[in-house]
Amino acid sequence: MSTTPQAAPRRATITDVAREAGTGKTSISRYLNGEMSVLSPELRARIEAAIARLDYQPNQMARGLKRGRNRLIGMLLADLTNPYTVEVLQGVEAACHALGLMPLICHAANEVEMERRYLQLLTTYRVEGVIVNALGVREETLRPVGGGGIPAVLVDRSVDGLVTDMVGLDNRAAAELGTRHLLDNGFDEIWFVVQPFEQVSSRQLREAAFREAMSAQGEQRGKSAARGHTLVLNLADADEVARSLAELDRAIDAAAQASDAAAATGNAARIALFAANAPVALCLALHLKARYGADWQARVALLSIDDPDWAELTGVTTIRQPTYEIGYRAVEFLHERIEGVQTIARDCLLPGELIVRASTLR
Amino acid sequence: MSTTPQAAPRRATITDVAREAGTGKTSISRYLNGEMSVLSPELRARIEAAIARLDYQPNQMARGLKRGRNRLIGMLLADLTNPYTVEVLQGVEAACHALGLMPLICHAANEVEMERRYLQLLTTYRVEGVIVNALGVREETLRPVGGGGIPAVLVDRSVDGLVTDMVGLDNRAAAELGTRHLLDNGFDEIWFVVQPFEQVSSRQLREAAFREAMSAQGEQRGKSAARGHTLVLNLADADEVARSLAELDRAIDAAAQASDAAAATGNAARIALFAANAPVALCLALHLKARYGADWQARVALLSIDDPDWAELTGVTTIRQPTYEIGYRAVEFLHERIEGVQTIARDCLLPGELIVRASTLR
DNA sequence: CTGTTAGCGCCTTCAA
DNA sequence: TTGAAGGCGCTAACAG
Repeated sequence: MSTTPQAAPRRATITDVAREAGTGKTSISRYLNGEMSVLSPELRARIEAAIARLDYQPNQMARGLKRGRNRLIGMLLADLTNPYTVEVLQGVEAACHALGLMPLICHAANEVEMERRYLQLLTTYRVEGVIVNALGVREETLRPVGGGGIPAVLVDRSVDGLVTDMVGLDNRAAAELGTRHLLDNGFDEIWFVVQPFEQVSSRQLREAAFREAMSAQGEQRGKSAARGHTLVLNLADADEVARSLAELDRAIDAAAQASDAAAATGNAARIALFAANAPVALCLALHLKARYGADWQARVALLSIDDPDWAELTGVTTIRQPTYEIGYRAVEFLHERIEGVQTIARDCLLPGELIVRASTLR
Repeated sequence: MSTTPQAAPRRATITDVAREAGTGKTSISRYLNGEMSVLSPELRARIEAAIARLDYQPNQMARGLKRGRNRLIGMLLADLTNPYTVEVLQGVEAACHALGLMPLICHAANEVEMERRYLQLLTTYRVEGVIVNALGVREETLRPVGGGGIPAVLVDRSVDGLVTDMVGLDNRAAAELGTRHLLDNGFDEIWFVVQPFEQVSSRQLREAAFREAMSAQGEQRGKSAARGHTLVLNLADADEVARSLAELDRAIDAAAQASDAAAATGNAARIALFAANAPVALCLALHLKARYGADWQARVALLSIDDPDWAELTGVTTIRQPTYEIGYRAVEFLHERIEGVQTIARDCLLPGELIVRASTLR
């Protein structure tokens, strides 16, 4: 049955409790702050009873105003659409809970302007610190943070000119690990596919490490060196995506022809795609499936940084990031800063884990 | 180069601005609240300048304390692991932004105790309302909310005894839509697979609607009626999952045998799985893939409520929920309540959309 | 051990 | 048009 939800009656305040318990506000405050040693058992009992009777709950805002700290931290997210973000968020949540912090979540939805506005808003709520999964771009936007402003820790990527703690994947090692895996499995042609990376440090590092690993391959391999390419996939622009995918298609077709030709000599060319993160991998997989059918993996191998749930289902090899831990550590770092720790800015690089699946094995 | 991030200097207060502008706090306050008509252009200019010089930002907490409203709302999430939750969250985020609200996100991670604690915590921050994607369970936990407490709106599921607005999928229609689709495509045996549903209204409704649709099938079909089964999959307990899946396996094998036998008569039995939500569907898909290999869809059809990103990739038919809108509407409802709207508790049931893919077609 | 007092940063009468 | 004073709910000296 539906009845009318009613407006909440005014909540009890510390004054109410004091009156109810027949004492002063100070004693109530002491009780709330656990200073039991300075409260007679008798008074204490009265207070307890009064609190229970009034269902009293101290007002965090008022406490915060007085103490100058409200246990609020901001969490600025670039893109909730990315499973990476959600996983990090879980770590953040857990750590906050453990440390008695309360996260204010803001989703910039890939818009720089939003990022700026939210940062300002957070500042207005006097959060004690912020964890920022920045859009990248320039320091400009993040002015209120780090350095002279609120303590901050960056997640996944660093921002030029911003001196703060940062925690994320060891991108160099991860990209190298993936490239090596592909090389070791005899692929002749490897395409590293990544979103525009001028602005985003983690993408830059991954791409650079990929190229280096390709250059360094020579020694290990008996046969001729595998070719490496970098393809930029701008997921924000459907036309650009289409163009990039077309380029990829041509390469795949060419490899297939070469492969057919070489098949006679038992030396078929093999092509692999190395996706810089899950959104890219998903885009690639969807395209390949549309183009080559359910059996697309027989034609192209796919390896991805990030380990979305569909990877296991489709047998795609991945490099899993310790996302939960990244979020957790970020909060720990921030907490230390809030407590006044004064070390130099720290970088915490966590290793990725290669999860080999059918896709990259033959 | 790493230097030491420094502690933030104290932020300017309204008093600082007043002094800097050579006026009283009252005028500053008026300026902040847009009461421009009562400020001489001259004073106004001075204030503007002072604010800029001091980089002043009003303290929301203090304003909140005074006004009795802080524009904060709580968002209680049962399970961030479920893509549904994240999608709803995006709608919530967007609506909050549009309405000038700030969401405090809390993740109960499927633990009732957490749900209780967070609700209490939110109350302590004096949020003006809460949006609850409840774990289900009983009203007990949600006491501080609805009725006499903070305005609340429920998402996805309602809770017995709690009188509040609620917004979610039209479960009955969705389950019926799915069942009909399966029936229309000639499946002889349909298993509805769902997590324990005694406590969760949405699951209950889906299951009930499935059974009803199965009962009501007779008239439409020329051939003998398809059989319907309900299988409970308790994802929280690995052993139970194993048992349930084993039961399913037996059914699938039996159907296969019958199918072989009937093949001669050109009348093979066909079996379909109807997953009540994405987590269930994922569990099923992973299991089937492990058991029957990449080609598992040739043996069993899968239909799922929820449309995770891997559905398109694997060709699984789904019923997509308008998740973003659900989140958005929830905030709108809540906002109305906060503004004092006093109607009876409303239910907003949004329709799901059937997305037919290869899985359920032959 | 306990209560009184003075603010935290802001808004809101009420006078000027 | 402007400002002074009081108070939101709480904490932190400072007395008693």
